[in-house]
Amino acid sequence: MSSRTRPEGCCPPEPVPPLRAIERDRWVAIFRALGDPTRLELLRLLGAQPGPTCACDLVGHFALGQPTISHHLRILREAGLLTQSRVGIWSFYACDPQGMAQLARLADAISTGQSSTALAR
Amino acid sequence: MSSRTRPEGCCPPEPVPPLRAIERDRWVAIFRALGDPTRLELLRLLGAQPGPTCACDLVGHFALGQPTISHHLRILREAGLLTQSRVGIWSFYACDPQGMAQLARLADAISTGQSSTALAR
DNA sequence: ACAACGCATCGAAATCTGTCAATATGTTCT
DNA sequence: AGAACATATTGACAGATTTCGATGCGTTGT
Repeated sequence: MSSRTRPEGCCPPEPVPPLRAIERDRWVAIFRALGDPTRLELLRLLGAQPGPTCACDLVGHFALGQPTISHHLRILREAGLLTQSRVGIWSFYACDPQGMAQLARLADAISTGQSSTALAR
Repeated sequence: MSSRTRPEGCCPPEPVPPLRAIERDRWVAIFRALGDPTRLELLRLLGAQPGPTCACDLVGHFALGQPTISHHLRILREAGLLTQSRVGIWSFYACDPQGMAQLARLADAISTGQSSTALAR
């Protein structure tokens, strides 16, 4: 708050209902997962595939070690953006339609200024 | 790549056109800006306002120091999500409609798996 | 002119993140 | 059973991020 007399037309902000910590953390996890060039590229790559993709093929697309890619895949999965399925030795990853839908709704609510009321789920 | 014989139905991934570094960094900056609880709350708060809001009112909504809020506002502004206008002593912040639109397009392209082709801008 | 004020910047401390090498886990082939 | 393999996990380290107190800068009021 300021103690000076405010400029004309200056009004205190509209109150905003608090966001539950669980929801907030979920949102933050989604955006943080996207806020890394390697993970964004992983999602871009997986989004262009018709089906699940083998982790070994993903590693080849980056100048990073296998454990690092595995680490990024884990973060994307834990954020709900990827699904994982295992077949024998191999691990297959694909975009999670539910997570993708949530991302779209999230971004839409924020961009339209309705993030305070919408998305109560 | 793997040297073993792949499981049946396993095909190499579709190639994806490379993303220019400038674009990629812009995307990452947007998502990283959103990947922090304080900044998400700032954007939620500003999105609910009918007009620009004084920074002094924003500081009061958080249990953080004034320099810290200023820091977060800077990151949001540099990501293109906020606009800043100054009136005398005061600094007013508001959501940037362009940045919001870009966020919506971005999330939509990713969620629909078209992030590799769309958004060439 | 001078003090008071709002905001931004700087420097430092604590914590978090991305990355790798090494190792563990579980599977398949011989 | 044992070797080879794909992936996940662990431990460690450099660099980035978040936060604060202190300070600087520009404006307003006396």
